[in-house]
Amino acid sequence: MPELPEVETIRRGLEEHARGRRVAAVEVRHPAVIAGSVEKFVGEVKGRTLQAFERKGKALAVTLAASDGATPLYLLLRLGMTGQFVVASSSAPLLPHTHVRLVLDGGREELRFRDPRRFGRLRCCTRAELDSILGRLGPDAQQIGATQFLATLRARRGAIKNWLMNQQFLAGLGNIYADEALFAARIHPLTPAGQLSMPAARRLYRAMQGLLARAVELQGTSFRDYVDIEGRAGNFLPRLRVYQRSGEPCRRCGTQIRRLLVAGRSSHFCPRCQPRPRRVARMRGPRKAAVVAAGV
DNA sequence: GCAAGCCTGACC
DNA sequence: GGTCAGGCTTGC
Repeated sequence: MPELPEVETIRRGLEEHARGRRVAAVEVRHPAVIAGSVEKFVGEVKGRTLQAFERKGKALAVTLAASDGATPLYLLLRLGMTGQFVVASSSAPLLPHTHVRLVLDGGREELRFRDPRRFGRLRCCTRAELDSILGRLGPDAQQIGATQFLATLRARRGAIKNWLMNQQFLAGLGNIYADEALFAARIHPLTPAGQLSMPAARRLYRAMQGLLARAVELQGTSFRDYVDIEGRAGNFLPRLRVYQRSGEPCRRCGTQIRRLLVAGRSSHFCPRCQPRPRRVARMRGPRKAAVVAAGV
């Protein structure tokens, strides 16, 4: 699942392989992955030059320069759950679920968007539209300062796990890195965000920063589908401590990792290293998280 | 049936 | 306005 480290790896790969190259042709093989009109998308992207690559959270925006010096447009990429963006030889066979091809100048290479689940989206937009979309995201998880992190955390009621994954507050973490950050900080996923002690909140901030930096260095986690721009898997998988390890021993204390449902999303944690907070937030009605599986 | 990002909409 | 359930999607 592409989260911040994976998207950053793709951004760097695009800088290396696609910067300054012109889009000679666009083929949309599955219209559902294009936000808005496909005809408009093709017309706007074709002929423009891939100039700059910026990232906020899991969103990747490519500046599309016009050859006549007209105002640039922006290609916004969201990879969803299983999205892949790779550079390929145009003669290489198309893998199934290849939904969009951007043929690069010369026609020998192309960028391909693949996405079996089709949760990902490509959108061509103006700077104003891009700013509006990125503006709905909270600060990037690698950019946010400790002060802002601590301040926004304090005002929240819900579980810290939800807060970490809510892109409105903090952009970039998905299930993998949220679980891993909580483990590294020794915080139970159901701890109400606003009830974290100051030392715990600081631990979480530091754990998150260290985790993201290391994961970017190792080119991300390939749990299932993720590959970088050259089709290579990331190297962070062996560093995972809790994600999808329920039933296996905690690498720190040997206790079995457990799985909880928090707002419908699975959360993996070590019950010993991440003890339940003493004061649990009052949860109304059916909002209680249920232990769905201990072990296996 | 479960996985998960993201959007919509309902609820309080 | 904050919070969360539901739905989309398909390979395992």
